[in-house]
Amino acid sequence: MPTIHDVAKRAGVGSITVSRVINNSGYFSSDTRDRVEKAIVELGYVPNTLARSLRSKRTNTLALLLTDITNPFFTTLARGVEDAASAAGYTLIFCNSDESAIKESTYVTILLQKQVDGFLLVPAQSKTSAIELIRSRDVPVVVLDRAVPGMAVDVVRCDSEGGAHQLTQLLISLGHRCIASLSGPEGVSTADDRVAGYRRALQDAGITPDAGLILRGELTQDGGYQMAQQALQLPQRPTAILAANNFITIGAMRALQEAGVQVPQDMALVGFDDLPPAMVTFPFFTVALQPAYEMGRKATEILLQRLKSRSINNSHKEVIFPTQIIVRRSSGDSISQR
Amino acid sequence: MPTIHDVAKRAGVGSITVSRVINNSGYFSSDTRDRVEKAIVELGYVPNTLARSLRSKRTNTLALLLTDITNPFFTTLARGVEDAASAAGYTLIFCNSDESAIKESTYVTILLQKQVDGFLLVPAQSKTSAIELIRSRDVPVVVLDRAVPGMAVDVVRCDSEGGAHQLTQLLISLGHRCIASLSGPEGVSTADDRVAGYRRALQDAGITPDAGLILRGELTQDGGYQMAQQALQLPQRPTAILAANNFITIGAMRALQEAGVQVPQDMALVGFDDLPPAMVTFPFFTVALQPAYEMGRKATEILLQRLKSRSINNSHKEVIFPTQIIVRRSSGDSISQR
DNA sequence: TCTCGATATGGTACCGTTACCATATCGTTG
DNA sequence: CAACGATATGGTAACGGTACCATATCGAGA
Repeated sequence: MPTIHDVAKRAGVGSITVSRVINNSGYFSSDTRDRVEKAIVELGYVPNTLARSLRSKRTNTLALLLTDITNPFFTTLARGVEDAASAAGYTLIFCNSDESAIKESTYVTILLQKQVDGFLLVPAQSKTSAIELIRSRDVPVVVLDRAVPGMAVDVVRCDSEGGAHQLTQLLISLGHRCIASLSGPEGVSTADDRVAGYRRALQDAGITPDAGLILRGELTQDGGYQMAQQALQLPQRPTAILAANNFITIGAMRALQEAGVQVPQDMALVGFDDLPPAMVTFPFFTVALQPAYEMGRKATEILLQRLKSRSINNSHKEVIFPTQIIVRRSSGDSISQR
Repeated sequence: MPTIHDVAKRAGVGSITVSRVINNSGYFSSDTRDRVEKAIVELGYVPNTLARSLRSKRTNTLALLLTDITNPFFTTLARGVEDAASAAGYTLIFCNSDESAIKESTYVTILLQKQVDGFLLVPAQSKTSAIELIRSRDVPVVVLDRAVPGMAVDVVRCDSEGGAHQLTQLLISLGHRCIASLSGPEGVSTADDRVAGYRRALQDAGITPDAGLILRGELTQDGGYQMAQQALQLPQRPTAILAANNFITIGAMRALQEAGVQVPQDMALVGFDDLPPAMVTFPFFTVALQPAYEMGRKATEILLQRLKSRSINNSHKEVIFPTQIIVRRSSGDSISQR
């Protein structure tokens, strides 16, 4: 493996000059550039990033830590991050915490050891310990998708409360009065906010929210399946379901199909986030869409901004995107006609 | 950011001793260990991987270069790689070449700069230039999923020819005589092999393969959609379709649905690889299943073996897994009854 | 008692690159 | 013509670890 010194020797210049040519920094003559570039090609020289980063204290690498890498919402978000990062010359490392705070801390430690320049983090269980760990090493971090109450940190997320409010309002306007809310774990801000928006919409309409209609579980297909089964066994069966994410929607759909409950005739079903095009040949679900790609881009821009100005300590941004309600078939028609 | 020297000073030992404790190598007393570990915790010390790797010339990192990270076949394969790699204490870096030889070379260069210890590679377009680039730097590489003819390299792949042969045989046994083959780009070994298996099955049955029934396109949903539309416009419309991968199957399905062609009543449809559980609530497609997870594991084991023995030059393995035919509804019943 | 291997620890140099500082030439400007 | 900034290049010392070698003690076996 040739080093920069081998290149320098072959080109008849100092190592530092080779470094300048490679990084296109400082001064060098065009004649020198040619000789250096020739030597690089002849030797098949590839710079050693490790040494470069060790010396310059910059790895040009960002870390993206997600809670569920199989969920298309997060992969779309990841594409937004990736595009913004690579456009700025940064490499991205993905990791999947699987909604486990322990895995999350483990990854944060590994990534700190790798000296990543910055973090984009969807906090597992909305815990703050990982963020504090990162902060203690003065590494910039932007939190994605979820709020972290009482912490001065940049956050890019969506208006979950508002989205749930609108979806619930829609169901109410269609005549539904008994609506189940299938949400994620308590403590996860998106799950909490979606329940809150649901509650507010009911209260606005003068309906007292029945605690039994509010179910909490995992943000997975299995979670949705189980919660929907529970909902079907309630003394008063709901006429509509609000699912807190796409996987819960799918799981609920499966449970309903197995129980012979038709959507939307027997049960309206609305949720958050689409499934990717490859999985949905025929769009069916009424959803509150979150601009995942844009969220990823925006968060990365903020992080890169922090990196450039090295201003970690001062004021922090919270960017909240609105959700977009897409009405499709699964919400059904007005049930007052029944 | 405290360094190993800060830890050493605080613990009252030499840096080298701290290194020994951290890596649990060489000799040190239990008393020393305690003092060092205490100092590490007090300072919040995190070792710098860059410096470690620069000196030791090992990064404990493997690279996995795929052609389509959105395809569940490859993500399942990636999980197999990830599990095997992390069990052996290696970190994994994923990259997506998007079936572009240029992106592939770009990533290989970046990954070489990052000094990865080894490569797992699905060659884009089955090109060999990237493999040669890796080889020229004496970095071990295992090729996945696709054959690279005339190159002495470890390969882990599936018996595509055999799988296609069996699927075609199945269709023939159901009475089909006019079968379309929708495959991937020419030059991609899996796509070529699947056409070859299809051809052989027809010849075995005494059917002369009609060149017009053999369509080639992208290994994507769009590719499948377009090829299926072409197939429907052939002078003699086929009664069955063999799709070369899962995305082609989905795309073809969409084209058939739009054209009002019922599967399996009007058209049998079989393919390769499942969609992931989250997308397939009701399994429908008859497929040749490739053991993606096992393939990833096996390839990683071979790579780790090479890393341990540092024997790159000598004999190379080619591991070929069989496909498993899963008969479901999309292949339909025997059409001789019609 | 002497030797030797196991145990325990440290010093020094080096991995490959770049930050920082130094040096030198040359054209321009007052 | 002196002074100065732009251009061009190099030397040296890090960055934070570990490889390699050296040293020292101690108990066991010859």
